Amino acid sequence: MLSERRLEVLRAIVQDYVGTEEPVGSKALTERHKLGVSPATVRNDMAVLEDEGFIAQPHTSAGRIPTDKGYRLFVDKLAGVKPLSSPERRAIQNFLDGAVDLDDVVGRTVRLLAQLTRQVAVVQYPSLTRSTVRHVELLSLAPARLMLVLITDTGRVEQRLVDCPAPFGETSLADLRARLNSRVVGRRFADVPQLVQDLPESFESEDRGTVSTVLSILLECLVEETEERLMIGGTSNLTRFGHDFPVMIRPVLEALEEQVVLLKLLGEAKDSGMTVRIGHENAHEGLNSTSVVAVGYGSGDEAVAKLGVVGPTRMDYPGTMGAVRAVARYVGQILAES
Amino acid sequence: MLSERRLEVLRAIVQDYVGTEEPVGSKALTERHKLGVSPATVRNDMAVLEDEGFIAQPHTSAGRIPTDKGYRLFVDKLAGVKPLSSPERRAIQNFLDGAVDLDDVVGRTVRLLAQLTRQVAVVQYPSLTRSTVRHVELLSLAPARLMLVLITDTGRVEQRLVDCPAPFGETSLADLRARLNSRVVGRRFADVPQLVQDLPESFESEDRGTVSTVLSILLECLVEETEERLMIGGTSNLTRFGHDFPVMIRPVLEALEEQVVLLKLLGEAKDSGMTVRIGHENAHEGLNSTSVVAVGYGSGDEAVAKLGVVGPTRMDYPGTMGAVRAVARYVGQILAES
DNA sequence: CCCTGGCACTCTGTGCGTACGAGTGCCAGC
DNA sequence: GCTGGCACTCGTACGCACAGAGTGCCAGGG
Repeated sequence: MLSERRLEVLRAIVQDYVGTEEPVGSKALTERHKLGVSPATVRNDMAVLEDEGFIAQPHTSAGRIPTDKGYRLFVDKLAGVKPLSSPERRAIQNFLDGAVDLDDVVGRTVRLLAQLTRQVAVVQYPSLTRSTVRHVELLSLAPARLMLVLITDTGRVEQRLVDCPAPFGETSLADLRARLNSRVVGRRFADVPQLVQDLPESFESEDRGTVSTVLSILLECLVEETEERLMIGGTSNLTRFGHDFPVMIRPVLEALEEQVVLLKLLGEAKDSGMTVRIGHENAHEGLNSTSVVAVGYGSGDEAVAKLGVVGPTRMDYPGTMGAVRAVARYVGQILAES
Repeated sequence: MLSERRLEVLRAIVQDYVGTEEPVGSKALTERHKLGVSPATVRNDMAVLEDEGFIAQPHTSAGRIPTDKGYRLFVDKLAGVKPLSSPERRAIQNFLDGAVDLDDVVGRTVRLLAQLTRQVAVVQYPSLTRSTVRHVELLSLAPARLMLVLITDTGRVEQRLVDCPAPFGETSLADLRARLNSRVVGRRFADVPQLVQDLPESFESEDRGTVSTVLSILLECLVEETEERLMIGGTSNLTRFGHDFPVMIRPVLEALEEQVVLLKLLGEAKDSGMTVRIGHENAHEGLNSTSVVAVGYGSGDEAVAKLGVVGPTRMDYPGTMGAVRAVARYVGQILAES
């Protein structure tokens, strides 16, 4: 176990390094923090911290920089979550309140997060797996062509064209629309398949083919939309990465382009509470020198999706965590209102 | 007017510089191209080209690199559009054919363009100004709450919640839905306002408020959706920019995040034919060291939107133009089919 | 037992002078 | 109008020395 003062030294190192972006030495530490001991003592403490793997030297006779393990300890034990100032809170609220639809909410959230944290922001669209059906609409475009529109309780709309095997009358259409809705409205996506399973049987034989087609497309639509989408922003903040960024930035940009990678990244985060993954804790190789701060958000107490930021391991954890948490909270409110 | 050989020298310089990314000297030129003259002669030609502003030296006694004006001449007079190989064509077709809806088409197009050109791809969603209404749907969610769904002929769907000033019966709803559709289906967005102008008058006075509300939200929706959206991809290709990229990449990333800037950029492109804007020809300052290759695409002969790529001025123009043109053509086909 | 001051050692970054090489510009000759 | 030759310019690479920052270790004191 590390003594109180050694932890204090680690905290000071992290804070200074995050601020200056340069390895921090014993002398500078004692000057900038009231540790109450001499540089020599700090040197001894640093030696111990290095043995334990919390800090490292880029090369002999340079200052120390925190390792991933050091940041981990810092986040877990040494740093709180820095709450936002009230002007900041007001700004968030004002900015988000202007949103007109779901796309807009997500878009604004991304920009907001990117601006507040000065890092790359990632916001997942509210998940449809936990969503329910608000309405299913069927429109006749041509005698044997329908349009299927699915509306979810999170305000998302999906549509598909349906080519019918046989012409489908307006009466049958109204009938199908009514029965379909009476069965699935308010239900969860996952429950829909069994709820509509026997629907074709109750139709005239000539319409059964079409009904089946419509249902299969509806189910396909549900499955496909369960694949979650997300929006990212603030990539220009990657240029803040540091001096050696040409080599760092490439894999990060590549990872950010792969929605799959990002979804997995957010998926790895805990469902409740804030998750911080530091450096090599991230499964994806290209993100080994970044940290991800993620948190779930939702309209009720249940998280329907996640959002977060990606930045250099050398980031202001308390501030970032504060911003992420606050934004998630407000977005939840906005979603609940609409 | 420049002699034939001088133009040939310029072409050789551009080609070599694009390939090697290094200033090219007279000796290297004669070795790599069959110009049929000695380095000394080339030097004289280069001096002329420099006087005319087509090439420049980064510093005395270095090779020459093309200026924006040089690239312009190259694109206008010296380079054709390099057609894609047939495997490439097949790959494009296969890749785009798998698309399921409009979002998917645009998404695939962006990825395709980015991959083919190894540059940043920008694809504008089909514009709604020239679009027509395919269907308007009204759904009753609660006694005084409706959902308005607008479907366009390009397959786009927009929805809005409507809070009614007074409860609105199912009969009135069906009535409004029918009348609305009979008036606007198949019409262009721009024509809709006058077509529905007198609609409230034909309703009972108790319903007029609601009808007006619905109409105003519909119009608002039309206007808002006329603001065009776009998708970008391949930002990791920015890392190919060159050695001095830390300073270059920042403003480009920033510009790419501003949809407004990009829309203006594409908007500046000619409506028909391919547009190439080189370096300082771009109005936006951050893009002064990039070139933009853009072209319109559409389901018919009329362009409904534009797509293109953004890359360093030092890019392979013939190849890039070929890829952009081919992709635009195929996307047009796909849109026409659906 | 822990802290402190001192000291030797090890790096890195920087400035400087030199040598080298690539490339140009110009000129005289064909 | 093209060519070969030659002097000149610069930017880059290299070697070297030096200052500065930082460490590790040790002996002494509370």
